[in-house]
Amino acid sequence: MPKVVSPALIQINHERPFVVLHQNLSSHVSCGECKIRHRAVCSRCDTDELTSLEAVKFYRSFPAGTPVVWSGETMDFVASVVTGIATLTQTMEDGRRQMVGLLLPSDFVGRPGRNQAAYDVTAATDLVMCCFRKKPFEALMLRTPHLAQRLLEMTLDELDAAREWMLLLGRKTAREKIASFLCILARREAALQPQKVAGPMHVDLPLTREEMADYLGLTIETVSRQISGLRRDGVIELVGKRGISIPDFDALQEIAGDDTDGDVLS
Amino acid sequence: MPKVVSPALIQINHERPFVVLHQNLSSHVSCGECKIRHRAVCSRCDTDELTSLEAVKFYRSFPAGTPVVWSGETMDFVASVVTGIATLTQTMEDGRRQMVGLLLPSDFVGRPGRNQAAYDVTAATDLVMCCFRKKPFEALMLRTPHLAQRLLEMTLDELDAAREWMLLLGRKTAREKIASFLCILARREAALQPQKVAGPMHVDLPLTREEMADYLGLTIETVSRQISGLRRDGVIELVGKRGISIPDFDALQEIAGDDTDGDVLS
DNA sequence: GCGAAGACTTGACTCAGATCAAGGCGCTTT
DNA sequence: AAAGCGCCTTGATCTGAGTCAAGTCTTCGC
Repeated sequence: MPKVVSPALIQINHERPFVVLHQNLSSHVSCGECKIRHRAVCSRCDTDELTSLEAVKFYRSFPAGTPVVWSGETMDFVASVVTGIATLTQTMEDGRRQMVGLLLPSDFVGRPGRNQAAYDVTAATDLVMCCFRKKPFEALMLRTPHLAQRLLEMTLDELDAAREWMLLLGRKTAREKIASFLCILARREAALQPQKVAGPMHVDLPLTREEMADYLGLTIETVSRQISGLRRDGVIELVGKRGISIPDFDALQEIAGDDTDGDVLS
Repeated sequence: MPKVVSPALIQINHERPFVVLHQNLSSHVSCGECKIRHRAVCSRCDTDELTSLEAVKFYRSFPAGTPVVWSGETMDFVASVVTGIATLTQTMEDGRRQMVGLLLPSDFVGRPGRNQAAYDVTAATDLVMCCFRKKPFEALMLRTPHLAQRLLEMTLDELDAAREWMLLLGRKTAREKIASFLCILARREAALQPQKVAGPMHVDLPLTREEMADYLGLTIETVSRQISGLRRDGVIELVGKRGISIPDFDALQEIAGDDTDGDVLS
């Protein structure tokens, strides 16, 4: 269930996706204090460059479940996810859907030099994005190698992630898919609180079963059954519907079938 | 459980890549006359920048079937494919394989800022690559925005292709997968000889059935059966083992299940 | 010319995951 | 309190693609 939504977010317009502009936020949050400052596209920028960015930036919030853009729609901004999670999905005419990206805080949305969105972008949780008007952002990219360099790095990382995902989609069993997904979430959780090394790990699923199914190339029933299966085998424990605790991470990783050849570091 | 490859096949990993250096070629082919000049990483470079690149470049040839690098190996160069086709594949411990990239002339291999290869790179056909020593190339990237810009653009294209492929791997049927693959090859073929618009198209399969299977997330038997099925239904005709002609491209595209909403241009 | 090996095809059978169907649980609404 | 709705689970059945097992056709070395 969506967490408490601030009153500003609740107003609804029936025609357009309900988008609320946060002019206030935009003037309040300076890039220097931004929580994603050191990981986002802007991470390499110096103070001058930030100032230029700040001139073309604005914030937008989307309640959980809301569309950000539809595939094919013109998109006059690019953006960084500040808080929350967004999904990229592709849909076939007959309705089959495949998620092709999961955007976490600091991840980048949109492609400089392209006017139409290539995928459906949806807020999986309540979402705040730091948007840059597209035209000026593109101009800035040309003048600011730091921006382009960082974007290249992030894009290469995404490409690696996409290729990892191709292995999962093409060759892994349903059980391995679920285990892989949980491993990824757990690793991310662990990265945020690095002091904790041993003991059971805990993960909060940010996606519904249906979204997980779309991500993993499965049906919702199979996702449900495999999660039940892992629980029955003692590999995971359910904490409510959306919480999962992992007593033995190595066991889970083993099931995921990941090449673990000493990638302890990195 | 998924099929396991015999130890004998995995053993091959221990041999060294069979690499032939073409010092002669390297001095003969000047960037100005290079056939991939206008599409590769270097396409935006001016004459001065080309000269710097030329100083750190060398050619390598690989016969069909030869490894270029193994995943995890240190890789002290990055490269563009000049002629031929290379594949990027990931392999699980038990031998399951998934192709994650198909590199055609002008495509780029290797990641600046990374020392180990992330995937197995293999020459699918006889292959010539234009290699750049990694260290100096990286240095050049910092000084030469044109290089970084083009690489970003190419990486974004690859990311799009990877995401398209995720839809295929996660949601398409075997028949759709084969049809999609043929469509992609046919479109590429068509792009090379743009004058020809109507009439049956012809495609030469650059991959073995096994490589196609690895690409499509199928088994070799299923690939074979689906190709036979398409032939039986008159959608394609076989010309020898590796040649395919397509009397009605739209019909094939229909079977591929691609969203065709007027992407005639683009 | 002949055997062997590699690439491909085809058939019979199996099974993992999809599909169809029926609930359960925790809410919000009335 | 009841009814309705999302979201999730579980069971029964079906099926598309995998697996196993023969083949054929070509090429290549001797």
